[in-house]
Amino acid sequence: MKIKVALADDHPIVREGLKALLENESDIEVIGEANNGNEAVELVRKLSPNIIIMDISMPNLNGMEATRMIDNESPNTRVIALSMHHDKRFVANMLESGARGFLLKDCAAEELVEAVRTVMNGKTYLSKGIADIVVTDYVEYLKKKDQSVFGILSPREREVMQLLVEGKSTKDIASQLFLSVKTVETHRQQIMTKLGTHSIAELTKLAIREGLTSLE
Amino acid sequence: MKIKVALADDHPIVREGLKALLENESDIEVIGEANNGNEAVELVRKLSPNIIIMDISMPNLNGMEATRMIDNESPNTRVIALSMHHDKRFVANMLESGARGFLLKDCAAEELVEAVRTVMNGKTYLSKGIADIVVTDYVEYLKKKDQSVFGILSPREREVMQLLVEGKSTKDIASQLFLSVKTVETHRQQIMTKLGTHSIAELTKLAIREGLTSLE
DNA sequence: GCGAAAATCAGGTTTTTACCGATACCCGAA
DNA sequence: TTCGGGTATCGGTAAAAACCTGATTTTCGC
Repeated sequence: MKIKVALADDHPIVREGLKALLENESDIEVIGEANNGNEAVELVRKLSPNIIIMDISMPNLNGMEATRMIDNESPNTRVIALSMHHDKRFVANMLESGARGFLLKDCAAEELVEAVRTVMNGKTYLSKGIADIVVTDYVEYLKKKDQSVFGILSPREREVMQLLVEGKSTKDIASQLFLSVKTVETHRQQIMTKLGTHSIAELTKLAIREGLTSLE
Repeated sequence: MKIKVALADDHPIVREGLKALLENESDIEVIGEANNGNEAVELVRKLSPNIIIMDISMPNLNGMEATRMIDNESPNTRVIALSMHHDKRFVANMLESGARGFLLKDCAAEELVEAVRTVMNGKTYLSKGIADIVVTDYVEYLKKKDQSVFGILSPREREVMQLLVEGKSTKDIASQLFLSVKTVETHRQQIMTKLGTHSIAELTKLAIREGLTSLE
């Protein structure tokens, strides 16, 4: 029985690369790919992979939220986070969201396979250089986590913020989330208040700093 | 005689993925890898590959500069640009720098191989969706010789844009520049039109990419 | 000097935002 | 169990901003 792996990354070529690397291994098969967080959640529901490798920053629904959802509703699928940055906030958030592994895109490719097998065995895999961060900083970080956007904002607010900083209008967001424009406005005001920002420009920069969105 | 290919990308795992994909092909071999622009130039000097696949954004020396240097000093090596963005400015810059191909990371993986063979044969390869941009926009674009926002926008527009992406409101900007709100509005519309953006969030990201503003 | 682009602003309309309030839900503490 | 707080949802209204059109003056290259 091969290990069933799914991939979630918004860059097809990255996915293909990962797929190529994984399928060199006789005990691993890639059974599905997702382009964004929403697709990832969908994919897991349908295919129940053993492992999903999840990029942190994706459009639509980011990796952290997707991980949270998957961890809640699909206990048989384990998430390995894939990140460009070794920023401790990412590590903390992904682990808190339920990720069982954390890989840096910087890392050697063999680590990928090792991570899949380790997590499959029920253990946690951390990329080289990540372990340090966790042991030294994680506990302390959790205490202050409420200073971070991710702690301050509610899930719904994070969702709205994600779309806001992707350039969507209030109306767009409302229809995408099946909400009234008013509700989205309220969320936005709440977000602005909580984060102390007063413009979309500031909000966007903050989101970029926090890794919530990319520069596209 | 195999096609000798070198890879330049600052993410080892991306390189490994590309390598895996390329080495599936019997007529292609990957003879070297570089982590940044400087290494890429060095690598080309030493190994004289037929093709180098070059990520646009790399630390140390970016892909455009590296391409320019390689194109100047190593006529036997041809550059294929690899970009996450299909922004026409990137395309224009890379082609002007001497790239013979332009690949989107978004694109299908087979395109990679196709691009290598095409460029090896002395032709130019453009990723799907890039060709359109080039034929429709490039000529007109070159006339304006505006390689960046700094060229496209008038001085006053740049000034307004700067303040916009710093989070200032239209009214703030008007009073700071001793202008009517109406004037500022006009400038902003002009900016949006010229840059093809439709939201402050997009504008902000663009400004960050162009170095017009910092993340604070 | 001519013409094009830049810079400035107005009027009128439509859209969006800000600010206020309201309801309902859930959850944890008293 | 009640109560409060946070969350999520939406409405009304007045103000602000955006949008469209058009117009004037200045500037500047050819």
